[in-house]
Amino acid sequence: MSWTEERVETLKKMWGEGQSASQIAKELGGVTRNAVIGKVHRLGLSNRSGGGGKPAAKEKAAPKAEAAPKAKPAPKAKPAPKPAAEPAKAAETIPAPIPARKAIIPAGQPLPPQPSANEISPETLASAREVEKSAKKLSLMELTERTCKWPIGDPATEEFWFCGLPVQSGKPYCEVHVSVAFQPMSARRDRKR
DNA sequence: CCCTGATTCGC
DNA sequence: GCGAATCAGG
Repeated sequence: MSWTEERVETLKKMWGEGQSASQIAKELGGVTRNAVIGKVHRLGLSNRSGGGGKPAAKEKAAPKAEAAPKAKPAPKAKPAPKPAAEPAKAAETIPAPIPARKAIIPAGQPLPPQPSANEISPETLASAREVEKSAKKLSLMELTERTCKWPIGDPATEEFWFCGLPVQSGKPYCEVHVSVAFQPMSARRDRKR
């Protein structure tokens, strides 16, 4: 498989939407997530708005066997400091070298950690409402395997759509809605009592 | 162990 | 340019 215009376009689109590399690879077919990531880097769109969760700041110190006694002038340089990018909160202080494409901001990523034995806390509900507010409002036909299928609104009215944000891991919902949907029994009991 | 992206380097 | 292997982390 080669990177045709169409495939690259799909890659850009999905990456811009916050889809993971593996999801994109699966969609495209014939490529691995590594290929996707490699292509993403070569295209120069290594980071996206909202951040896929992992800020790119990794320093490696020759992990492999460096047998060749070659004097390398160390062309590697990544001086750009990368503080956590807050999509909708703090003002941007960095120069933001990405002027062109600016699609949507996937809201569900920069959420506070979710305790495993979480009860249905106000924070969770607040997060859920936040997500609903920035939901992509997909119709039934627009749902895919990687869009959150959390229903919002009343099916009997026009005020009905699906969350549509990227699902996190094979689950039917996005991260926030997963946390709302799957409540540990113990937590619910504790909450109820 | 599942997943995520980042980087390196032989091709 | 490509992407598998690897790294680093959640």
